[in-house]
Amino acid sequence: MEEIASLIFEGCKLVNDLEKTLPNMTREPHALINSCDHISKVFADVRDRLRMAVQDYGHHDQAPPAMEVGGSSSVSEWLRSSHAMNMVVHEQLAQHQQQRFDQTIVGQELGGGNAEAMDSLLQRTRRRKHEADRRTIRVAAPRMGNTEVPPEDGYTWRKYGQKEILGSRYPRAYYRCTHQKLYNCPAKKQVQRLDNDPYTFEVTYRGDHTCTMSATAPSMPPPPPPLPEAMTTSSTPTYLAPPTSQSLPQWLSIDIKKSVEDLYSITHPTMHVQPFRSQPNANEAGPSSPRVTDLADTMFNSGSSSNNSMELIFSSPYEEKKDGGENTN
DNA sequence: TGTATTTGACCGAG
DNA sequence: CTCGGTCAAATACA
Repeated sequence: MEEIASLIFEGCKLVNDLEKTLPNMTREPHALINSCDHISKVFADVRDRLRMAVQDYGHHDQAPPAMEVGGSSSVSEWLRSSHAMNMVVHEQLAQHQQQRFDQTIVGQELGGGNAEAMDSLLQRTRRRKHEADRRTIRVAAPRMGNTEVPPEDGYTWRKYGQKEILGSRYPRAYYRCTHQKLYNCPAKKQVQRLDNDPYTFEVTYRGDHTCTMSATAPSMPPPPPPLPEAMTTSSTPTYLAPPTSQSLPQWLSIDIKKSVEDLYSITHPTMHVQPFRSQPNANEAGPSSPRVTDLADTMFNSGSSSNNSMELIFSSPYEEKKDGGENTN
């Protein structure tokens, strides 16, 4: 297990290095390719070792019932149990993005220059109460087929409104949990395409699903969606960086020490890990959390589906960008 | 016929 | 007064 942990650290370090040298490497595509190859090999190695470890664990006497031994969902379950990891992600990204927001993001959104508009936008973002319980993530829209559908996140939602938002090209859609009445579930989400990247949805979650607290609740998330759409995951009370390559390191710079500690629990059945859905503190394991696990699924399952998963993660939203023709009503 | 979506009207925080 | 968020009637769909 120590080997896996150190491999993960190594991979993250490589990514960090790449992140730092990326501006210079654009002139050296071959070095970039080599670097990417190296990183993907390291993580592929991690994946293989992890699978073996999980299989070993599956042969122990007391596998958790929900754990699918040897399958991709094992890793998923493990990561979902890594409550601490989600908390770390939330904390770090919230800080990171909050810093960025006031300084740069608004200017970029407005194309820069318009100080008045910037002020008014800032005012508006400060406006509403209960901003603290909002969690914003960005997910990639499907690039083939129906790109209009909002990203699947494992919950069932009912649309109850759509609104044109000042300064945004695309309308914002409002959803609430399908089981709002049945389970008095207060969970809501807002979905909006990014102005400068129609292939990316910004999804803001508000409230927590109470309908998942019961084992019989109908909105227990189905298995992960067929197309991994995770791009970035974050928690922020206000806004996120535009989908430039700069947003990538936000999740790469995760402090994984705690999650590596959790990793040991796989081989230590006495340290029984809680399925993340049953965490009593639903605030921290909110609906944005599954994105972390989906991202990890994507990374760790890259072997079986050729090379597309790293590609999905690293692909620039501006690639093969074409006018989606999204009408704004 | 039941359920989901659309959309104009309304509410209320700021 | 503005504008984001929600309501609810009308409409679409299975």
